[in-house]
Amino acid sequence: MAYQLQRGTYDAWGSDAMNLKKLEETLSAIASTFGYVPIKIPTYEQTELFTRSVGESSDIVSKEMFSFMDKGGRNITLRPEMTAGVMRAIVTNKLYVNDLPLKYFYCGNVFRYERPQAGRYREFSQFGIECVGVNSYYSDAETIVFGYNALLMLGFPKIILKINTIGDQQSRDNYKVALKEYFKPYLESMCDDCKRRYETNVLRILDCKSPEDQKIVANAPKIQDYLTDEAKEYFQKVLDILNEFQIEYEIDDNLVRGLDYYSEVVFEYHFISENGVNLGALGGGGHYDNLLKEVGGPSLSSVGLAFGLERVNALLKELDPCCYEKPSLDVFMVHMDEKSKEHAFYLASDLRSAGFIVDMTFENKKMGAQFNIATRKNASFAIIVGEQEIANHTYGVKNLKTQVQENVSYEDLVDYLDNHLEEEDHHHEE
RNA sequence: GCGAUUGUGGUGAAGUGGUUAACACAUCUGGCUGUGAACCAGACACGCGUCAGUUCGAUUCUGAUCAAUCGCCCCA
Repeated sequence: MAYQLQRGTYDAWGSDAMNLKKLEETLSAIASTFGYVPIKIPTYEQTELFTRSVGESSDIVSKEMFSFMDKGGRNITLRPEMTAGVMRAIVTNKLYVNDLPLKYFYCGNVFRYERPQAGRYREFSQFGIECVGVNSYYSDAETIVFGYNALLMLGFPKIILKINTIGDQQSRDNYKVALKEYFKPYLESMCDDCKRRYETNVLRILDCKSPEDQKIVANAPKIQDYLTDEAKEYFQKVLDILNEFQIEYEIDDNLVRGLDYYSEVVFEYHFISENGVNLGALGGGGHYDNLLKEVGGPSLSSVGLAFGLERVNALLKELDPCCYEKPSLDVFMVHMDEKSKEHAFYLASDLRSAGFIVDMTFENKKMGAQFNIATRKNASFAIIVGEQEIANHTYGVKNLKTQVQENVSYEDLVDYLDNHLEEEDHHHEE
């Protein structure tokens, strides 16, 4: 009886795992250049943190959380996103007493109980940044630029940047009043969810799936008509900076994002491959004013974004399968008998100490079979160890790509490999 | 949450209400006991997603369930 892979989860190994890891490293390095430092937070928090911050009425909280009671009777939820946890950590550790803004980057797995499809998992990885404690359109623009450039640096030829503003508090209060007024006469005929949303968060009625309600929604007032002058100007300033960087964007009125804590500027990055593969948003984020206060800290404006690593990885793989890293070895040891196996074992150890990636088989296989393994493991060199080699302290070193084999003495081995591996790297770069 | 399609080995896949579930690739073994090819001879599904039903008998029929893929929605 085999255990099943749980729905919406995946295993990754070898090449895929390598590239996922490399993605994290690259993004971390880029974030560092903006002055971001790492933060590590728990995988689970008390449920209320998410219901309060992400919002009762959001899709994530209302139907996508992995929540459970622990043995101590605590109501626990596996993080559906990272921002709330970061805010909690800032409050818990009173990090806001430090110089503002706080700039943290994180990478970790998050959980959402959704129906899986291409590029959508129930457990997936997010890399993100949060810049907390600054209310400046420069900060918003910097965050957007970071995300945009990071994707280009990773190898995307171009990125579709969707951007919108949902206004400041004042704008949204005005808008909500207008919406309530608009929906009031229709409310009787609308679905039960919407009746509830009318009270909890009118904005969510705009997302209603019921076809009848959508007809009503179609003519509802738009946020754009209720923006304060300040909100409009703020948004325009951000757009000006993007223009300055010659970053293309499209303003998308429907982009509101599914988390309740956003205000002002929100954005998403998309990419559609040549083959038409569209995994949805590669990442997204926005500005948020009330979140830190909401979880018990001071009132500080912030901005953040997150990428979905699996989606980024999948598209990069499709873009350029050649550049996609594969596991490889510098050297594979080939031996002939018990004696040479032992010799190869210790020689491998010496070479590893010198920094080479070395592997071998401990099974008694014919040389041909060992060469096959070497090729499969993507080894650059095979070092042949046999009776003669042991006697002469000289090994047959075969370049598996050029087929050239030379005899190299034990003393020269490290230099020989160094030189020739370097050469290969140059070839790769060219 | 809604709709559609699919489910046979490590992989790609054919097939049938009833003795050994084609074929190909990969892998392993031997022919070749110091060099990856080719060739030849072998091996490789305790079994056709899972559970139940129909049947003398089911991988093949029916139902349920699970899962995957695609579209919608949402997003990462």
